[in-house]
Amino acid sequence: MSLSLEELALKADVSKTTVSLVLNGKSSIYRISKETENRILKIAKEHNYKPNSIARALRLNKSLTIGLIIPYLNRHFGRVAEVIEQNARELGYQIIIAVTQDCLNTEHDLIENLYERNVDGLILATMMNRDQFNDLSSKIKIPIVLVDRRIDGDDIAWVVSDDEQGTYELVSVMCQEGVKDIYFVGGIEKLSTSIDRLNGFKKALLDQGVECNQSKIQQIGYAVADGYEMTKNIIERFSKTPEAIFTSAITLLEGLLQYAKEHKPDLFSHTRVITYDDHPMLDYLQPPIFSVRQNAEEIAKKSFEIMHGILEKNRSFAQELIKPELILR
Amino acid sequence: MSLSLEELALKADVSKTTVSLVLNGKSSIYRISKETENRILKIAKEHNYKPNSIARALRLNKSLTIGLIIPYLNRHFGRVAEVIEQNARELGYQIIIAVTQDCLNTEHDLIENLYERNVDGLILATMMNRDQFNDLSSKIKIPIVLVDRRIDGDDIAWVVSDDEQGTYELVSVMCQEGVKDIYFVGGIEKLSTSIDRLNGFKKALLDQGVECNQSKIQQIGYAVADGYEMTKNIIERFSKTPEAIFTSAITLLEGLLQYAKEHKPDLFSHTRVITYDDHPMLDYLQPPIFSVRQNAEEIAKKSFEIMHGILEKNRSFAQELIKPELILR
DNA sequence: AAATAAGGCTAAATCCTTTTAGCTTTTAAT
DNA sequence: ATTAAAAGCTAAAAGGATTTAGCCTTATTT
Repeated sequence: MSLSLEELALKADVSKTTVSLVLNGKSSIYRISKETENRILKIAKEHNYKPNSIARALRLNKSLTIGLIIPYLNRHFGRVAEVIEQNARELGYQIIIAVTQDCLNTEHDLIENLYERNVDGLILATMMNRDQFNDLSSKIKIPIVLVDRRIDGDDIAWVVSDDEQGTYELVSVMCQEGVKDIYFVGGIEKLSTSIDRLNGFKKALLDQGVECNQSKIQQIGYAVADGYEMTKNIIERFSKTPEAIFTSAITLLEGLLQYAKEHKPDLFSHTRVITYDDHPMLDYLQPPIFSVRQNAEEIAKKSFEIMHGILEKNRSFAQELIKPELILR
Repeated sequence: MSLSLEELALKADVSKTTVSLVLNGKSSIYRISKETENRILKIAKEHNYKPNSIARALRLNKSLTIGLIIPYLNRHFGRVAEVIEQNARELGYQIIIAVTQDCLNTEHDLIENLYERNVDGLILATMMNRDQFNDLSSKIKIPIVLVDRRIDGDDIAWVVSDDEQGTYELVSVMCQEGVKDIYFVGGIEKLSTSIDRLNGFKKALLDQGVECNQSKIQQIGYAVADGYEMTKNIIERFSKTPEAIFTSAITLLEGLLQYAKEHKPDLFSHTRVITYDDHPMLDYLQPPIFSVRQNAEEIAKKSFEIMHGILEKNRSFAQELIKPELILR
């Protein structure tokens, strides 16, 4: 590693205090002469001095490190992570990533782990409910910004896609095309993504005067296998082929496609399929699948922005609903 | 944060040295009595003591942190990162992630940055050539494991997919089906992925007695737009529609699909398309696209294993070629 | 001429752990 | 009754930065 403050001090023939003050831009406050200042700056530059970040973190109790805890590094979260990392880097922060695989216990372990490892803040796609979150907040004294999944609460910072609105708009389009018999293939019931998407779904039906039957709503989970299962249920339980199916995540669409390929190759000739989440490959599928594209970049940008505001600008929490985009093919 | 060693020592009525020794399992070496040991362990447990990782890192000059530098957090690298993180976590390491966007300068900056931030090792999907890598190695005194892209050299640790073999097998299958006129849509020319895939391509043609014309080989880059461009060139430059096109990455396939959709909707009726990299959505495309699936999990596992071996087991570098899987649809 | 102010810098404490060298007391050996 | 060995523990240094309180010298004021 590079030189230490002490070694620089030796070369500049001053104390390490002086070197530190100069390098931290406090020369004038501490009346270090211009001459001494320049000498130190020159020597520091010559030796490409970089303060030891660990020693700094210990002294300042600030590691310039943010923990990012997400369920998977899939397309969506991968993009979110990528953009958070870029934004963070520009402001001198590092991102430590950890994946929960949508397991609540793992999530708890990871939070504790990262907290103990002295991250300055946590950006979190959580599975916790409000009580669990409050419990956590009381133990953990660093800022937390929820991403992608929100928890209601006046003092909780979050950035999520406007799931309700996105779903509302997409489902409305279907209804306006005359569809009256539409199924909801949902994810993990208690998550805000599920709740909001389902609300958007119901609201669209209501506003379009389409009856909403509870039996047409299923929520097992967000895995591909769950999508397969729910599609199977829909196809096998009901004698009538559905007019439309809404999958509330791209993984669930994958499950649907898999089921269709294996057991119902003619699904698309009777049934319209629409989905939350977009994917470029959808452009090349027949027939066209309408989708809602989440703005991962904006979600990422805002969530780090809020974190940074809290950490360095004394801002308090904030909440952001990011507008998704309808993709009609 | 939790208690410090000193506070524990106070409660246990011993010195912090004793507490540290006990908690680090050195009681017997330093003849701490069973009684004292148990008392300390009990108190530590009651207060859920966790050593301050920053102080530890400073003292031991070991941060238990690995830097992972990759071009993007796309499907492939996302999965690699995810599995590396899980493996690392089990052994007490954290992963700091950074993305280069396939920019060499960014890569250099990131390496320097992470090095200064005291990571214990670097796992790197590099754009460097051998000279650049050697330069780097001489400056940086932590282990480096290359992932996904290798650099030849007897003392360089890497884990990559067997790009040559995978391509060879896939292209051979095409030839065995009678295809004689096949185009290579390649990526960044100097990367090992490109070199190895192109070698596999050429070798397959040679072994199958198919003429390999240099004009059928293009290498612009790995972006979707590059795939679009190369497809355009192939379609527009040659009067005869190609019998087959091999895209050497999924992004390039996307570019091809996009071009076809916009300008050549009947492409698939004349032309077979095969690709390096697999994607589940390919199962649902018509016609079937054969592919080579990289074993991201194994790549990830091995690369961390090698890193860990170097860091903790005094092992030296190692090189691993991971077998990919042919997916014939 | 004495008191005060300004200029220029630094010693030492602090953050928390780990580890080396060694101190004190008790027990065993000669 | 010495000496040597064993048992049980600890003071202090080290790792590298930041920051507080303050020292010494020179210049200015009264």
